[in-house]
Amino acid sequence: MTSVPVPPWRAERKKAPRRSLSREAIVTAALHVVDAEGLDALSMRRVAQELDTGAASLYAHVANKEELLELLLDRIQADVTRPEPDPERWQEQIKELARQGRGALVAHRDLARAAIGQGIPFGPNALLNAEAMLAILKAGGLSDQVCAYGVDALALFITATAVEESLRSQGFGESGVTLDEQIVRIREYFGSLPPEGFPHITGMVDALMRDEGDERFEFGLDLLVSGLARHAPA
Amino acid sequence: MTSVPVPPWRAERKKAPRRSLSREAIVTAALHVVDAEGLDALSMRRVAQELDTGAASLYAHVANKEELLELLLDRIQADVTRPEPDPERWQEQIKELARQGRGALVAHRDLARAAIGQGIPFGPNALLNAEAMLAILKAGGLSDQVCAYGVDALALFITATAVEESLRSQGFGESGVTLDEQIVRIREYFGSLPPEGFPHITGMVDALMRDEGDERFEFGLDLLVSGLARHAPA
DNA sequence: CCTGTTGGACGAACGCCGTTCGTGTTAAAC
DNA sequence: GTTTAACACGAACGGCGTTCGTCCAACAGG
Repeated sequence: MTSVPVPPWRAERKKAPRRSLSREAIVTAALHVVDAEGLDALSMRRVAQELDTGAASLYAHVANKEELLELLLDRIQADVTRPEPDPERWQEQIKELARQGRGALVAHRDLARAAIGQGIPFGPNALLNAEAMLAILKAGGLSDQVCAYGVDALALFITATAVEESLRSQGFGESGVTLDEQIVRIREYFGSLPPEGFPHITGMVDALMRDEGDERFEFGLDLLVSGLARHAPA
Repeated sequence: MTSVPVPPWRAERKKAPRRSLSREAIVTAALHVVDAEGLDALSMRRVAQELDTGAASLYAHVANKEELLELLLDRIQADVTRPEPDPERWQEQIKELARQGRGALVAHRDLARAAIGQGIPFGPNALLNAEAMLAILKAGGLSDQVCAYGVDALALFITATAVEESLRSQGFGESGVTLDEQIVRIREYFGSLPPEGFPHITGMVDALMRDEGDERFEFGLDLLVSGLARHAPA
């Protein structure tokens, strides 16, 4: 039986066995898409394309797009480092954790938008972070109820400011307009409002539009943390 | 020329001239859809159906769906009543305005979800409400910058808690499961976590899941307002 | 009264989307 | 070597936002 070459049009019909698909790989691919093209570009077809396959193949590993988003959000929570609670420094530790949580979100374009409207996050990393925050608040001497409401308010604030930031740094979704142009435009609009009807808005344009690094976030964060501190025993 | 009745199959080919379409009517119809079926059911086709027409007809009055959502959000802001600033009561007035803003959102199912990720609202009612908030804060003696960051933080908090509330009261988007069942389920899940890994979550289940009216919202609101008060002159 | 113009109404279609179904393929179990 | 169960995946379904071309009602000018 001499070996006969197979007809070329039959050989190599599949280049690879493609046995590589997995939850992890899918989430990683989805994160690549979000980082490269933004949340709106994240579709099942687009993720599948990233993996050289079809959209249907994803459903063997992921229930639906919503679950994929949950996995995505939990994945990025993995890179916050949780400090050992130090009762003396609980306020600064809370702030540091909040900064990291926000940083993890804004590091991935407008992914934060997916975090809103997703209910309580139950992923393993989300739970670890929540536990860490509760531990720090508790170390600060706060009551259970204040701790509970506190993490809730902080989580809300972190997510909301992350969304705001991603909108701010992405030209407000409009195309063909740079961020600076858009800001100038808004300033002009605010300035052009009738001063008799909007004395404060027109009078505070500079303060309203001010955007110096993380000042906005830090201001709100301090509001919350120092408010929580007032609930701590003297 | 005696008047001859037109053949019945020719008469009334169109029941009405349908000259009724307008921006106002479209926004009203859209609000009906959201109130009746939720934000996910709000499509251009669905709104058009509500007006006995086709989706294409809407585009003569509304640029696109995004603009329709903006109009919708501004419409519901119309029913907050803005108090005359009273420097003696500025904290309570801010809280009252915040409660109304949140109330307007949660009164329309999960419409709040559309408010996130929409940038700064520029509608007339939104501007009036922002102006009113600035006026009250200013009457409280706060600096321009504190006023500006303050309204921002308050607006973020109002929207975020409204979204949270709408999720909470709508069974977390899952179908066929009542709200109470879902809450019980979450409590069980939290309770079943390994206590050595999650001592605080497992120890605070009751505090974490507590849902007594607007306690959560009022707690966070007081955090923010009393934090702002610390920036006021003594 | 006729005619020309114009702006809104609207059916059909385009290119997306999330998801499902049926079939093909392959690697492990027997 | 054969069976079996899990995975891969093309095709299709119903729905979406939006655009295009056509149609028609109402008005303007003669």
